[in-house]
Amino acid sequence: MADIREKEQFLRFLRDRGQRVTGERLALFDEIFSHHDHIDAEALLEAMKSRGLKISRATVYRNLDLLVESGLARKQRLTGRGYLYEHMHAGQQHDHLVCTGCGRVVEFVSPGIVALQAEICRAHGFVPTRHTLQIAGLCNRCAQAPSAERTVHA
Amino acid sequence: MADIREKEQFLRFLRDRGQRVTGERLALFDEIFSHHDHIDAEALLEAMKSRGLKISRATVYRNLDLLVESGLARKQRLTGRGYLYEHMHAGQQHDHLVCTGCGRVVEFVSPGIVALQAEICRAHGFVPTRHTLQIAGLCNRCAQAPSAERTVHA
DNA sequence: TCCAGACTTGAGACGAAGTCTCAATAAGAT
DNA sequence: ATCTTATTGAGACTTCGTCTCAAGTCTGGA
Repeated sequence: MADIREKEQFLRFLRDRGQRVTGERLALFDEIFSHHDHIDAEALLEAMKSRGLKISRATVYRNLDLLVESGLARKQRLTGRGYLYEHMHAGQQHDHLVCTGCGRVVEFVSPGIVALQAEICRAHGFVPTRHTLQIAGLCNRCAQAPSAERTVHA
Repeated sequence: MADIREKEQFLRFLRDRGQRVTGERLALFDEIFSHHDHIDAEALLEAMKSRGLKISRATVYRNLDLLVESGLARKQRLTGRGYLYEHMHAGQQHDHLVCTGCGRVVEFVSPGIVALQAEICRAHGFVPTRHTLQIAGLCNRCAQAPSAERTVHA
């Protein structure tokens, strides 16, 4: 569930940009904050419709981008196709291990990597706005099983 | 240009898997090794056709994947849509800074990050096969210019 | 060298994911 | 309550890539 802080941040974001607080936006906000894993736009749409909400696909896509711009959601390509979204936990920068065997996504936090990234940006005069770090491979379970490796793209 | 070593590696890869050495595969190999930046499949196809080679789109896509499997090329989503390919320089693991202002892609190498990634994998019992690290932001040129930020997705 | 058979290719149909258009609707300001 | 303008919905459309299958071409063996 979303913290009241996060909802306020979203409302402030909208007002600051002169954008409207619509029912669809709030509903989408609630929806993405009720999922604690990575989810794609289609599934989000489906989830909302199946609980009786009326919202269109275009609106879901449009407003997911808005959530990303507000800093409350992250949009990444973790699996072969399409984007996955996740809501952001205040200030916590994490990255992903993606198992190409079973599709499992594991999050990890590495302050060391964060620091090195900052250093690299400094060295290149680069002002970072977001980053993506994914390590694809086999999780402990799949590494043992002689299963066929399912290809997952960057 | 491809080192003779790399071509041999490719031929060996094909033979080891009982796959054939076709003219199309060799031509695509030469093509991608003649480009020293990130390039997408469509552009590669175009480049080959414009120099008189006969090759189909399906073949380009199929064999690019083959090159990736052989370890001679890398396939990543650096910009908004589609995959970009780059041939691999023997054993050199690099990552990317992507400017959301001008689209420029800068490569960097960080042994420190490589080491931390290995450590994280070890901690999770994860066997890595590939990874992607992209830092999106503004390059030194764009950070100063008050240009509109062009959105680039993960 | 020639053959047989399996692997590849080419052309275009097909599919997935996301974007765009534009009329209808609904926030927000007054 | 009204007006202005942002937003929505439905579906057409685009892009990027994959699939199908007949035709073509490698390769190992005779």
